[in-house]
Amino acid sequence: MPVKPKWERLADHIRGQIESGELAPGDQLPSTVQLKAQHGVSTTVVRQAILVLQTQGWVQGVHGLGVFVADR
Amino acid sequence: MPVKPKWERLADHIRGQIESGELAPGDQLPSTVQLKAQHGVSTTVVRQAILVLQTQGWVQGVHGLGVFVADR
Amino acid sequence: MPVKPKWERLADHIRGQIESGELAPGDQLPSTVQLKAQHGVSTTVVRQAILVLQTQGWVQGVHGLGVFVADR
Amino acid sequence: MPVKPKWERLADHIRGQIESGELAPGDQLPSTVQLKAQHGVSTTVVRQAILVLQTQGWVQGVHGLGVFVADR
DNA sequence: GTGGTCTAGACCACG
DNA sequence: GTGGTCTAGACCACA
Repeated sequence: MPVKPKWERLADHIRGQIESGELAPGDQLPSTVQLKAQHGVSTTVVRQAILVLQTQGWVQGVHGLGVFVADR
Repeated sequence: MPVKPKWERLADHIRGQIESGELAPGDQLPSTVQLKAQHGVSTTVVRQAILVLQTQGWVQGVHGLGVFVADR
Repeated sequence: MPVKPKWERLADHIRGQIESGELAPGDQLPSTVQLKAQHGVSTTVVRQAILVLQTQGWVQGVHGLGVFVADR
Repeated sequence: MPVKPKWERLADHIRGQIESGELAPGDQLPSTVQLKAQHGVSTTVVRQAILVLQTQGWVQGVHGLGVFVADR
């Protein structure tokens, strides 16, 4: 029985936080290290989740600073 | 008529803040850039003031972080 | 698709200015602060770019004075 | 009295380990995280040390794997 | 007021 | 979980 990959569930989780307003445009997401610890996943899972959210325009990564919720 | 050099007056000023408790042990001093602006002096003056306070044991510079009031 | 690092692009830019004669031997490069502002990058990127140009012999940094185009 | 920069002392240390045979060609160096912890320095210092050793041909970094002592 | 060193900690690319 | 890039901003050494 197929299960959603971990990165997809993590992406869904963060997307939900944005849609609910828990994370507002301009807010900084927890760092990748924090997300790893909070969700008990690996770097790759976090990166993949962030990546899809970036390509979908939900968040934007700024090198050396962090990942931020995009203005829409 | 001889006047105290600027760096000595600045050092006196900071030492006074420490002695009065305005700056407590472990507190971070304003950055060199801030001290320059606040007192209208050059880099050299600030550095010289910090230098004498360091050699006298009042403060301690930590590379990349800042200058801190020493424990006594 | 591979992207060149910022420091490499900056180094290429400066090297190009030297090869084109826009910057002649003995000329002073813009200061690190100016380069940061002009290219919208951080200290590290500028330093890294200057560093490789120094090791390749294109420029020479003189402490307290500036960075200069080397004689070749 | 001139003090060597931290990155240079670290580079010297590693180069010494290679010359003494403590680190043989093909051996993997400690990870950057370990080097940071072992020597109590920041990322920049470790990277700078590795960088010069790479440019001098002592070691070779392989992305995603580690840094290895080069064959000579 | 310049170049040089350094910290803390972030994201990015790769295996 | 590694190496590599990057930010912001600090002190240090020199002229």
